[in-house]
Amino acid sequence: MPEGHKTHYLAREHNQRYAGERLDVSSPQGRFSDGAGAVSGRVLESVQAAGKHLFYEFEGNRIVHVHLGRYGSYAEQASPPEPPRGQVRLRAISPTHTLDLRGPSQCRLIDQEAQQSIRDSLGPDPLNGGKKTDVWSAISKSGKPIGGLLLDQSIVAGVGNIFRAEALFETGLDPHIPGNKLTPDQFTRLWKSLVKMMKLGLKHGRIITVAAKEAGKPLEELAGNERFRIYGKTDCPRCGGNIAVDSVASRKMHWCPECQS
DNA sequence: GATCTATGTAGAT
DNA sequence: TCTACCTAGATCG
Repeated sequence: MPEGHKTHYLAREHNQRYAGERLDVSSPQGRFSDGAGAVSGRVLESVQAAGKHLFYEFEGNRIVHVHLGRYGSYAEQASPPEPPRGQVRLRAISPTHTLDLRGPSQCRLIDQEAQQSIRDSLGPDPLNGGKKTDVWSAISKSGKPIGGLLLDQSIVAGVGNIFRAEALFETGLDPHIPGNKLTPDQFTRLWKSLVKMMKLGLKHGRIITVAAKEAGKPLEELAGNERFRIYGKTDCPRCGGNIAVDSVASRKMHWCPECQS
């Protein structure tokens, strides 16, 4: 259930706990048995995030490519681990920690060349030093709605359905405006909003777009959609009007017709 | 406990 | 544009 902040957060954590270790890798569920066998007993050199993709680079040009998709998630425990419960696609055991991966849409063995082609398919990643001007050059040429362009990973990597709704709301932009109708100033504000939200998401390990002042309680205690201003809501926090839910780029887009025009 | 829904993408049609 | 993938949290009873 991750957008780009989560992959970067996971890469940082997994680097800290597993990089430099010789890992015992298996696929209790069986769907990644061949790949697990190919990297088990090898040293994990580093973990890298690019957009919503994760790359676990093992010695010998063997890379495990993970995309969590809509359902994928990790669980960790101290080593030695309990027997696997449920459908564990990949289990990696270090002397101190054990990592279980469930439900990813992608978990496969690739090489450097394949990793590069995935990276080449992605637009700039705001959490990886992606440049505003590179994203603007794509958006300002497109007649598609900005709400759709923000989800296009080849235009900007790591943005998902929540970030797009929250950033467009904060910036007061109608999601249906074509990219080539945005002014440079509007895009600058949108970009700043996105970068701020994604960095905050990386810091917390989850998306939080309400300010502490608005939340009325510590950010750590926010549950469900209390963390958001517009996503999954019914009433606009700014004007109190009804929030609309349209399909933009075939995903549900929450927005306020009053405040976003 | 049953049911609903979802922060994503690939591939088919 | 539609469907499959396939997990977990929220909600309802």
